[in-house]
Amino acid sequence: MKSAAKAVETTADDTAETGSQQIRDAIRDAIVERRLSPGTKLSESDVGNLFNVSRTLARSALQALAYEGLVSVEKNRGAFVAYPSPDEARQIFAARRLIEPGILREAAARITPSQIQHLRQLLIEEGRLMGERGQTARRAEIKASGDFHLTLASISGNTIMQRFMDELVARSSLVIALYGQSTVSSCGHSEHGDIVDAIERKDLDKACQLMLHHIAHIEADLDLREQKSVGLKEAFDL
Amino acid sequence: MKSAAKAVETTADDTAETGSQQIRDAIRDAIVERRLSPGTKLSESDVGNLFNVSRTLARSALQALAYEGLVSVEKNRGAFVAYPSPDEARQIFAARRLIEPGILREAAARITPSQIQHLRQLLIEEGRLMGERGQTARRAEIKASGDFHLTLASISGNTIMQRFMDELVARSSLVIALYGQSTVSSCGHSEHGDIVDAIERKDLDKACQLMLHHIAHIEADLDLREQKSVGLKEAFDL
DNA sequence: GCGCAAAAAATCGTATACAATTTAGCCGCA
DNA sequence: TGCGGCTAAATTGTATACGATTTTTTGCGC
Repeated sequence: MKSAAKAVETTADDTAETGSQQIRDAIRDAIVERRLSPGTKLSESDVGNLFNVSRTLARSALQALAYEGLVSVEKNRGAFVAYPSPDEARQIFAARRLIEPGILREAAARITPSQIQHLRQLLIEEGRLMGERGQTARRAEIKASGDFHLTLASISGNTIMQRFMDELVARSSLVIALYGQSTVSSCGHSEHGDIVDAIERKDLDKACQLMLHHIAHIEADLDLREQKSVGLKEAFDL
Repeated sequence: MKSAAKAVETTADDTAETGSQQIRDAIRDAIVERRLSPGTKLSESDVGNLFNVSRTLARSALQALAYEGLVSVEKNRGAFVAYPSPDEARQIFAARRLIEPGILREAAARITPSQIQHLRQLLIEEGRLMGERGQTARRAEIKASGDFHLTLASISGNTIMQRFMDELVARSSLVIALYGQSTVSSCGHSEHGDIVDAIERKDLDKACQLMLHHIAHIEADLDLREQKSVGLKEAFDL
């Protein structure tokens, strides 16, 4: 046991819920890396069979993912990879604009040189993936892009905000999968670098400004027009 | 069906998980209103019997609450009402300081006169409860005090931030139960009123400043010293 | 061939049953 | 009396089973 005596242990040291936890993480990774498309049905039986566990655990994992907003469960119908509406997408990015500057300030205040080094390492890896070709590289790039924001959150030292960011970054990935236009899935890679530069110079105002622009750029690449089921005549009448 | 055609319905219209949802809400209310003390054991069987459902549903509810940070489940040991550490408490309030000004700005930008009216109504109710005596009144007051912040979040129109605030307000209640000093459980009631006033005047900077002060006041009432299990010699040597 | 109703299949919601782990009690022994 | 280890009770982790709801398919009349 690491921490010494304490009245009540608030954080479970052992990995709670080893069963559903693993499934949950596996499915979440698949969603974030866009191997699972929005709207895909995730039947409890199928998930259970896939991971060789009972439906109980599969269900538990799916419900947890539903709470994170990554899957939507409809009563008596099943679970589906979330299909965020344009309005939901706007709310996700509004939340990021609201939260990330604050996280950035906290992170910048307590960042260590070795952590800056770590961030730069991430950027190099990200850049390398951008150069490569192929789906696996693309998926790794998507994850790396999100990891930048997540790492910033972890540096801030606030585990709660970290969890909020986890959710927002994951859901952003869904939104980009649905509404993203430019082929380059990730956002401007150089913008990440600029932010790190500003952090290193301790120019917080500039860093925040860059972050807001960065988020705005990602959002600007989306086509959030209501695609009202195209339906009926317009599709053929033209 | 209310909304017309859409490719995939993202928000389930029917109440999903009627079973565990009800239990979850009931327990959460009990925690937020401090009828359940931090550290209290919540056995799956007991919870199930209490609500006349199977252990399956009880477990599901407890896991959901664990995700919200209101209960902590320890592997093979059970679920307990969360007992936030002083550090956790600081993180909760740091998160609120980070988030609430942004929510306030969003809310102020889109607030309608009738919503202002609604806020004032809440304040009146809150004041009335402050005057009353007795535990039930005290509990209602606790809830009303949180409702002010939650209502602000709902006015902001961002359901994601609303959920984040739900969690933060609930966990704040736990922290206050543990570390609060002044008998008056709720924070300065008048401060809520001042914030509404500033919103009505569209003085956003002032409103944000008041909000930050307000949160600081709540936190200032806490005694967050590490009570390192008092243990060992100090307890007896003196 | 088309539309509609009823039955069949599939899937979810909940309960119960069994296995694994932890906790508490008990007895023997120094 | 105090301590160590063993057994039994309690509690959680996981799987299976059954009932309810939804979806699909089948079959019939037109």
